[in-house]
Amino acid sequence: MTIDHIDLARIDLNLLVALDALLSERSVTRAAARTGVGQSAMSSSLARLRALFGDELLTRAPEGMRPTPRALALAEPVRSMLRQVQFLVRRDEAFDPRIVERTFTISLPDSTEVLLGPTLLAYLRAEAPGISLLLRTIDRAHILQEIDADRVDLAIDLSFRGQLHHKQSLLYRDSYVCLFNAALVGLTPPISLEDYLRFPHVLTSLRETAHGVVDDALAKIGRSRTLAVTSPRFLAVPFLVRKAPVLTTMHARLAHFFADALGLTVSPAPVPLEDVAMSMLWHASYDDDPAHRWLRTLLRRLASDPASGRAGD
DNA sequence: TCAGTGGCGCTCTCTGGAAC
DNA sequence: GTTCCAGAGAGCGCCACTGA
Repeated sequence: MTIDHIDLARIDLNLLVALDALLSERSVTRAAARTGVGQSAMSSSLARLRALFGDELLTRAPEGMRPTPRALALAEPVRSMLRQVQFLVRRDEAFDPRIVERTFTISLPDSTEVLLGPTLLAYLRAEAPGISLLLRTIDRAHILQEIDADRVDLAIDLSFRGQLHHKQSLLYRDSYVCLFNAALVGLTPPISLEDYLRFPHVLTSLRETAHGVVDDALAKIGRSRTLAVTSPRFLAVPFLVRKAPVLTTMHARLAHFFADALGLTVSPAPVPLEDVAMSMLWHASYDDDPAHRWLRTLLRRLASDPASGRAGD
């Protein structure tokens, strides 16, 4: 596609900055404050945007300024374009984690926080002291919204169904194992399927249903298990297992971590289960941001070899 | 309360001429 | 051909105000 320079020169690209602020704030006054101009200037920008796009873009409504379908359709392309412009002009600013001061917001489950957090923190304190982390656990239903709104830099979860402008990559793959207190259940690894089903289980589920991958696998062979507790928090599970004659099935890395810390026993799961794949998801336009590239590479390296931690593309 | 409008002033850009 | 300068005009932002 060729660029019509004469036509583009007629367009004040600052108007797109104003449009982005208006769509983010849904208020002329707040959009003006956000971009550092007066309310009337923002109102004037909105009027020019309306003329430019031939659409009202935002209309007054009881709850504030309501975007039109045309404005909603413009929101993501405009945001993406502004990000690219920003990254383009910053391209020469080399990202040096040793001196930069920045906070990365990452959404991740508590299990990944336990596995990667200590090594990541130790690495940052030693190699990138100006970088801090804001770790959040976001409801899966809202992760894409949070990424698109720039409220998180990166999301980590089991699997994502993003949109075209989202990118993802595998962080690590892990198998499932069984974890229990040998002194309470009287079992030694490897345990049989009959032993596995003889005791009630603790299920970790981020969904609201008391049904997991183990239940699916058992159903395929015509068996089922008894659930004693279903919890959305991985961190609570080993403490439940330590105090009661119950079993739980979790990621191998996590199980070995808890077994070492709390004196529990790990056994291969006597149920055929597919490996778990933990992925990272981010906004496609982050591709050009050296800081985000650095963070992704660091996380991949820490996940593949927790003893290392040397990052860089 | 907040979006929109009018008047005004300032800044920026364009244009033409002069100098090199 | 390029650079510099000055004048003119356009456009933008601010203040004050209106109206929903």
